[in-house]
Amino acid sequence: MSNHELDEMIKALSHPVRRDILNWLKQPEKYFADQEHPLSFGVCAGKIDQKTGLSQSTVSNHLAILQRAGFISSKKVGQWNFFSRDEVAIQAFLTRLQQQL
Amino acid sequence: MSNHELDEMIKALSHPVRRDILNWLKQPEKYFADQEHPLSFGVCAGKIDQKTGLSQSTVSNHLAILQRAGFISSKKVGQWNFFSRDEVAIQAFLTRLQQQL
DNA sequence: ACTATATATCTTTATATTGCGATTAATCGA
DNA sequence: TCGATTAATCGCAATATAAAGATATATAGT
Repeated sequence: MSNHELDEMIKALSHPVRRDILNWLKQPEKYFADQEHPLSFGVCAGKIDQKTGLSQSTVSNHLAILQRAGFISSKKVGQWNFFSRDEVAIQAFLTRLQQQL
Repeated sequence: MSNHELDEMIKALSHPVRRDILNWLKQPEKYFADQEHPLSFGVCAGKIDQKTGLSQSTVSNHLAILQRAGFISSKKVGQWNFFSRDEVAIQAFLTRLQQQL
């Protein structure tokens, strides 16, 4: 993980809503039990919009930032886009931060 | 550590210069070998100014942000102000992040 | 082909952050 | 006391980030 990538990861975490999203995605069955599609796809963008209470475009941007940082990945199914955590990347980040800091 | 404190810590880390400073303070004898005062006091603000290449006021602000976040503490001796890492706080942060994330 | 739905992208506005020079306050040495 | 040194604070300009509405694109159903 390059310095620049580390920077993007930390910046991605430096907004409370993005940390909330990462947390919700940790337990989709707890936070998105009402989703009609299987949670195995991930969590649908619209569901996350609802949960935050922010506008669709704002949340779409937050998701893009988390994805660019590598914390989440997306899977497009039909007209929907499903997001889920990348646990490997998250662990790698924590390990790197421990060395770095 | 409250949510707000965690937020301040992550924000404090979200600037490369501040991460640099934390790193330099990890090995003062390596990065500030030329300091006239004993390194046991910590590292003198002016030395950090020099190392960053930024203005005195800018670095003073970065140091204040790191200190408010709890990552460093300062000790005033005469007209100088010496900074050093708070290893306990840093470890607490890493632990908290591991749970949180 | 048309309409509805989902979501990314664009544009604009508001706010926060960064950086610098100038000032201020504290301490020191002569 | 006076001038020099250190470092925090203030005021301002530049830049970055966040939020929303509007638009564009893709897919789905009729």
